[in-house]
Amino acid sequence: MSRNLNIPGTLAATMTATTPGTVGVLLRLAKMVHRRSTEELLGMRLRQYQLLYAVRESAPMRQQDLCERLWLDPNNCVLLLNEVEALSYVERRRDEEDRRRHVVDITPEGRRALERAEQAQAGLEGEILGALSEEERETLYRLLSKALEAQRG
Amino acid sequence: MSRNLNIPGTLAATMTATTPGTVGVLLRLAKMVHRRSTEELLGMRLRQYQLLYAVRESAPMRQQDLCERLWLDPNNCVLLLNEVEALSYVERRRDEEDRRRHVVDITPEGRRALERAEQAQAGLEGEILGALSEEERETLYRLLSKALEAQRG
DNA sequence: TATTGTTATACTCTATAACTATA
DNA sequence: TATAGTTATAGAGTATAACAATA
Repeated sequence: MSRNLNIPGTLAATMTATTPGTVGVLLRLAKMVHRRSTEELLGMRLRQYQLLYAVRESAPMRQQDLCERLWLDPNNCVLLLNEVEALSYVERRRDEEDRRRHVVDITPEGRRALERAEQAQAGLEGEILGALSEEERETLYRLLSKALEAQRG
Repeated sequence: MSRNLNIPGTLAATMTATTPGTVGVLLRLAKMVHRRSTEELLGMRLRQYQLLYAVRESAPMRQQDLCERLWLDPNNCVLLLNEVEALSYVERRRDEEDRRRHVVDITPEGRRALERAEQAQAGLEGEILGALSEEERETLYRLLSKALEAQRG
């Protein structure tokens, strides 16, 4: 019975607590993405890419909001920002309305590097999801997003 | 244009290289699972649970095969096995046919601990995927598995 | 000589707490 | 005093290389 917990599509899947299998497969795929998202491929570290991606989406933005968006502790966020700023991909400046705060913005150089990294990441995604049709990929994106959105509350 | 790369369902999604968005969402969900799969919840570390799960599936099995299945380097596999063996959840013994090899097996105590961890993990999965219907969860499992299977070659 | 497992070591990522400056 | 950011430090996870036992 406990064995069936791992096999969706069986009677066990009708129980309240669904199978741990979906999360298991999710973690394995994530591990593969991490392994293959090398600095050589992206032109920067995966974490730097993720930060840069988030910054561009809302730049200029407060450092605090950036940290929250990335689920990073403030200290980790600082360390990561130091790296990306050293690469001249982002700039930090004081918020003149509240000088305790920092405002983060992406630089033109950062945008160029991000676009290159995006192309590489898209290529990797094409390999990772290569077995799925376009329709299946959109379904996957929709389901993952739906699950993620529900967690934000 | 590069912005659209992140939005499936738009024209960009029809390009050869699909959006990096799906992988991005996948990584965020995985991060959440890691954060919430605490030792307090599972009764053991997540990595130990994953190892134990794999061992039960094929026990008794060769240590080498176990490492490969978990995508662990031999050294990391040894360290992790040391932990789980110290908990008396698995046992290692020499393979009498080839005394260089070790054979790993799960103990009755290991099975009990694993079953408890599975219940907890199933509960967590229910929370993580709470926004999805039963049918959607099965679809998600099928798509993730399909992508994963294709990577094995 | 090649293979299995182990040990030593270092590097990345993450988490906790204390500190600085501004409010 | 409370908050935003920073620094210091330690822990967990991972990777590379060297080593021991066995084939």
